[in-house]
Amino acid sequence: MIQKKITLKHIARELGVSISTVSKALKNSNEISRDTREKIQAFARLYNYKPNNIAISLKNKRTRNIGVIIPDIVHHFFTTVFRGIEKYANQRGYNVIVCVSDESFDKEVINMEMLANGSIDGFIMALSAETQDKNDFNHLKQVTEQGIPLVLFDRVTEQVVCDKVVINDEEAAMQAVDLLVNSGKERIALFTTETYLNVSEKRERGYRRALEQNGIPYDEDLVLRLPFQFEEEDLSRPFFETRRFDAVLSVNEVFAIRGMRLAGKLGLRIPQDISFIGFTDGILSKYSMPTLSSVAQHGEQMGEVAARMLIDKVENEYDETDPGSYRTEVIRASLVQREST
Amino acid sequence: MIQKKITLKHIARELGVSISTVSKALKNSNEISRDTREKIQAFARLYNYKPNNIAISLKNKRTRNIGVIIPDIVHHFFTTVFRGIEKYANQRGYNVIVCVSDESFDKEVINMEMLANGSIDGFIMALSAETQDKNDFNHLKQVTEQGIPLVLFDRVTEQVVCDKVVINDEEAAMQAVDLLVNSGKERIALFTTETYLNVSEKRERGYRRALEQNGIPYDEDLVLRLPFQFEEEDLSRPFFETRRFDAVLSVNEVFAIRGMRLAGKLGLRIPQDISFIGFTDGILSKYSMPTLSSVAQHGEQMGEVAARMLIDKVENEYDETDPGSYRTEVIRASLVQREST
DNA sequence: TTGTAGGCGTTATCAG
DNA sequence: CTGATAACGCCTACAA
Repeated sequence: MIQKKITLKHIARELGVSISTVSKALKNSNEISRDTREKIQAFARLYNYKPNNIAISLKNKRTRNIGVIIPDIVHHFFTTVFRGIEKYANQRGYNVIVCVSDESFDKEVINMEMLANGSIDGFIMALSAETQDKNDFNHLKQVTEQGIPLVLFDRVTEQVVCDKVVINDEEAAMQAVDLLVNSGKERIALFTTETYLNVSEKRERGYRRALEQNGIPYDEDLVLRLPFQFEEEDLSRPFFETRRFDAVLSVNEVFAIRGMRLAGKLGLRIPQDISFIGFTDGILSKYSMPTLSSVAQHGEQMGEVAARMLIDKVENEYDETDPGSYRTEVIRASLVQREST
Repeated sequence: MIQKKITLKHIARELGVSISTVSKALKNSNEISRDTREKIQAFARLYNYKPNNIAISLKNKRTRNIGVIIPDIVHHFFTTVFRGIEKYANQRGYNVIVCVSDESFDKEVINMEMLANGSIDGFIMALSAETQDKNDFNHLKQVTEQGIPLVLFDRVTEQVVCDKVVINDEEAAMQAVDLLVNSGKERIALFTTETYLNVSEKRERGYRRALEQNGIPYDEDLVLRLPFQFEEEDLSRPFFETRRFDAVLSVNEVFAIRGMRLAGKLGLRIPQDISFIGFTDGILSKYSMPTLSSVAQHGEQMGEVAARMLIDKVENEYDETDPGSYRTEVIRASLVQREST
């Protein structure tokens, strides 16, 4: 027994009234007599009438959809942010369309274009690695020029004028280094990404500033730059074998975990011989052996803030051309101490 | 300089032709003279005309959107499946709208209803724990009765007639137990979920069958049922202290990892004194110390298959009332051996 | 070769 | 109180 969706027109025909009468009756307009209203409402309930979202979107030029574009979905931090976005958006009656850029510039562009043609009311996104590398943000500018609100989070750029949500990466890195120094460490290595990411850069800057403030000379030899996905530990092994260091600050979680594994194999005790602090307080930090001290980025909060900023823009008038309309919210990271320090 | 979206109407007005002429010209219809065609196309390119998705959706009664409803997004397995869905769907020109049920029946219902009103062409979903517990699937039935295609994956139910994608959980559990037995283990514990999940049940069944086949008596005392999110290890500690066992099969990854931690603290050597196998070959399995042998569920493949089944249904006619129209695809799990066995 | 008209489902305005 | 009409943006069968 297939029961296809029913429309205003069907109801009107069945009840021998006009479409507009049905429409008003269902909105409980008191333009319509109590009698017909009740009759129509009863009928609608019976046949489980629900207005068609697409038609309403077309009429209102508002979809109540938010487009989210992230570099990767199998990624603890991004999904955490996503959860924040989704929860908040749902509360305000919005749905979320996700596209994954896969760290690729082209996919980012394609996805944005697909969604920008009416499918969504605004974008929330984190830039792909390739986009940051190329330093090409025309697709973002096009979107904002069309009057579509955009909120960047985490992986942001100064070259696009829009709302942004970031964490205080630099300070957080400084705190982490301070902690290591205070626990008596003197030769602190940095594990960072090979490709340019604004967050890596900010964390590195914090690392250097903290060293300086603590009177420790910066040593390029103690910085290890790794590719995103490396399968073999061989890449970092030479580093361990040729450098002398007693602590590691890592700009992400995985590099730190791999480092700890290798340190373990090399017979180093954590944290006595070497301690570790990672960024992104994800699952691995909690469950690793030993557990990893980590800079919590409060992704869910970040997502919530981003969604709030976006929906506020979507629902309210603002002067798109005035830079004063846009803000950058800074989420304060916090250091979670665990066994690795 | 704000450049709002342009429509057929604008082009028509500017060029002094009719809307349908523009429409045809942009489709390169040779109903239209080469001259006007080129003029119109040039103009459209100049102003970056892109057809409005919403209008097309309304016209075609097809949105090219897929609704995905999953219990949780910060969850390695689900995101892996999601990645498979998203990749495949994108290839075929579909976008993905995600809603998270948060393991709640009500949210699942609300989300489905929101999306079912025209926003999507079909659903892919994994049932929330609460839904499986309540055993109430009316919202799913309603959707299928409206002729909206539905594909269930992983967390499925026999009570809804639709396409499904599952893994051979029972066999996989048996293989895992066999492996443990073959490596000389004799007292094999099972860590499973407290709440009912079809997958947990299937894995438990496999566990029992394998024991039987290996001539090992089933011992209810060796089954530990844990709540979903438990923060304290205290919950499993008594189990470790009062039971004697030399291996653990866990229906998920986290329970296994926590078990390994505790075993480590209690001075047990892994795998000599006690070995572990988990389900869901996620990040934790790869990065834990020791690494965890695990049943890989091939989530990405699962997502791809689900998306293929769904889109095929969306794009092709089929007899909704004929049970023969629906299939259940079984993905074969595989056992990844690591250090914990 | 171009244009008109009707429709997708809804809402808002205006007439009756 | 009720209904006709136009509009959102697009497409297409059918005139002209």
